Formats: sequence, structure tokens, C-alpha cells
Amino acid sequence: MAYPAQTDYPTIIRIAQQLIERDGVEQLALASLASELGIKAPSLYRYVANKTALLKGVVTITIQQLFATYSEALNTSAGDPQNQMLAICHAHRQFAHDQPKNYALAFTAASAEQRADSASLVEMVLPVQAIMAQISGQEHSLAALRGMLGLIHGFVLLELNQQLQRGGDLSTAFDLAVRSYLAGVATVASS
Amino acid sequence: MAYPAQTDYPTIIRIAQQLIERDGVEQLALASLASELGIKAPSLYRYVANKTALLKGVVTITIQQLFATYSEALNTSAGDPQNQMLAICHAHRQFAHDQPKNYALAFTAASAEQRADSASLVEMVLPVQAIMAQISGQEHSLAALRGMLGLIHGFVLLELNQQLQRGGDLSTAFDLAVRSYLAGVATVASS
DNA sequence: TTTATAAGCCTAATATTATTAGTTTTTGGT
DNA sequence: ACCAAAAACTAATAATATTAGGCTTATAAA
Repeated sequence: MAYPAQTDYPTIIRIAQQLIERDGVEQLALASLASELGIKAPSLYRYVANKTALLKGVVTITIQQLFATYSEALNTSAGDPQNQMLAICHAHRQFAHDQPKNYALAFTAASAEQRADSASLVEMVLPVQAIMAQISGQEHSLAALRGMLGLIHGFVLLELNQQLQRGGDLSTAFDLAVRSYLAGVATVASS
Repeated sequence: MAYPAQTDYPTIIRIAQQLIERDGVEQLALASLASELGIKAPSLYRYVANKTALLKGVVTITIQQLFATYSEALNTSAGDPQNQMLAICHAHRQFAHDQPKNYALAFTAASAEQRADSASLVEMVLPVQAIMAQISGQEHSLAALRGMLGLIHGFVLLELNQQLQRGGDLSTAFDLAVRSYLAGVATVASS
């Protein structure tokens, strides 16, 4: 070949993710990113089609990381489905707190091409649905799962966007909300 | 005075909101907006400090509109707290479906200066907390409210971002999720 | 050992868009 | 008629994504 590459795609995405977490997406200029990599902005185009594709790449690894925390939570939590579900919910929230900027980017980016694609999301939540089925019953497991995901996602986003500012312990509120939902799902499903 | 103004602040914000709903925020250029108003872009600066302030203005009226649907839902729904809560939840979801772009902008804009400020949000949900207190009891009413808001907000966002794509009736799932949560809140609170 | 090739990077140029500076136009009150 | 000031305009600036075209250097073939 020729001319040893001074960077590569995974590195670009990883650094971009770090910069986004540090300064926010709106602050991410291709020139800054390139500079961080020791190259100039136009050289990035050898690795990514455009800025949108770059952000999509960041979103993709963010989802993979979230997926990993799901797996870990499933492996380390006890056998009781209720406990497993709680472990997943708390892992999800913890992840969002650890990478708030990238979490928001992955799920609420303005343009559809930048958000997480549903295929990977489905893969991520299938094991969760299996657990939910043990709580809600098979028939309502998809609907119950959707409510659960909405609950944790929405709660976390409100938190991260400073829209729950009236005091009180948010960790406790989160836990209470999740437990309430699971309790409700168990009773409503059987009625 | 002199020179009759060809536009005014409320009109600017209203048209901006319409353009955002039609084409998305990322497509909103000051030149397009100005053109729509029959003026040139720099003239906008007589009415708004900058683009961020403009978007904040749009967010503010969007929140006011959502607030109005809350009030309407409260006025038209029956006396049972459970029913009133359901009415609010469905009104909230309906609003988000009617103005998906502006709803997302109001609650998940990338920069904090553009999102809804918590003061107006507090004002909006205080009556809702009163109803929640009848369901959950006073002590847990704030936590229960937060879970409820998270649930509807998260569910709606997942819907709007096409992240609930596995079929099934989403309206039914939403209704089931909300009912489950309320049922759970009622039982967990009393335990 | 030489040399052609192509990968990978660079500089320079272009396009879009927010924003600022300075100027011109309009019109109501004197 | 004319002055003042409000409100618009044109022109210029700055930031940033993207494209075009050229230079450099390591490698593989001769």
C-alpha cells in the first residue's frame, strides 16, 4: 500500500463520542475533531461520507454500549423476573447519566438519519421482553415492554434536561415509579 | 411614529412554529422565515436577539399550547381522578402527535437555552399533581407524578422517533401502560 | 536499486447561513 | 414642506461543511 494512515474509522468515532460528551453535539466541528486526530477536516471524508454519517456512527456505538450494560445487568442480577427488570432499568438510567449527551443524541437527534435504527433496538430489548412476559403474561408483553421503556426513557430525559427541578430524591422517585409500573402491569394483565 | 412595521414578534414566532412543523427545525433558515414574512433576514434582529432566542420563543408558545390542552382536558373530563388523569395523558399524547416537531423541540432541543424552562412546566403540572395526590396519596404525589410524566413523555418520544416499530396498536399499548401505572401507584403507595 | 502507483493527506476554493455595520426609505408630527 | 426616527435594506464578516485538485510517501514490481 502507501502512506500509513494516521487514523481509522473506529478511532474517529471514539474521539467524536468523547468530544460530544465533553462539549455537546452542537460544538462538534469537523475541524476540531480532525485537529484532535492530528489531521485536517477534509481528510475525514476519506472515512465518513459526511457529518450526518459520522454522527450516526457515534449513535451506533452508543447503542452498542447500552446494549452491553443490558447484558451485564441480566447476567449479574438474581433470578426473580421483577429483580431482573429492576436491574435493567437502573442500568439503563445509570448509562444515561454516565453519557448524557450521547444518550440524548442516540435517541432524540433531530434528523432521523442520526438516530438509532430500530433493528438494533429490537435486538437489544428482546431479552427484556422475555422477562416482561414472566411479569405481564405473554399476551401483553409487548405493550407492557413499551410502557416500561417509555417510562425509563422519559424519566431519564426529563432528568437530564433539568425538567424535574422541584427537589426530592430522583433515584428514589425512579425506583418507586418503576416498581409501581411493574406492580400495575402484573395486576392489570391478570384482570 | 414612522414606517409601519411589516411584522411583529407574535407573528414571527407563529410563522416560525409553522415552518418548523412543516420542514423541521434544521431546515429553518432565517432567510426563509424572513421571506415568508415579506422582509429580509437582518430585519428579524429588530425583534429577536438571535436564532436561539427565536427558537426559545417558539418553545414557549408550544408549552403554552400544551398547557391549554391540559386545562381543556381537566375541564371536560369526569370527576373520577383516575379518569381525569387518563384524559390528561391522552391529551398530552394527542398534542405531541399534532405537532411532533415542535413537541420534540420544546422538550429535547440540544441546547438548554432552547428548551422549555422549568418554571412554566411546574405551573402546568401543579393541577395534575393535585389529581395524582388523590390516587397515590400526598406523600408520594411528586414522585408518582414524575413517573407518570416520564411514562407519557417517553412513550410519545419513542413513537415519534419511530422506535416502536414492531406492530400492534400503539394507542392501546399507551392506554394499557398508563392504566397499569396508575393501578400500581395506587397499590404501592398504600403499602 | 530504481520507479510507478496509489493511498492518504493537504491547501485552496465554494456554498450556506447567522450575524453585524452602515445606509436608505418611509411617514407622522411640526 | 421638512425633520426625526422607526424600520427596513444592502453589503460585509465569520463560521463551517463540503468539493476539487494536487502533493507526499511507502510499497511493490522491474
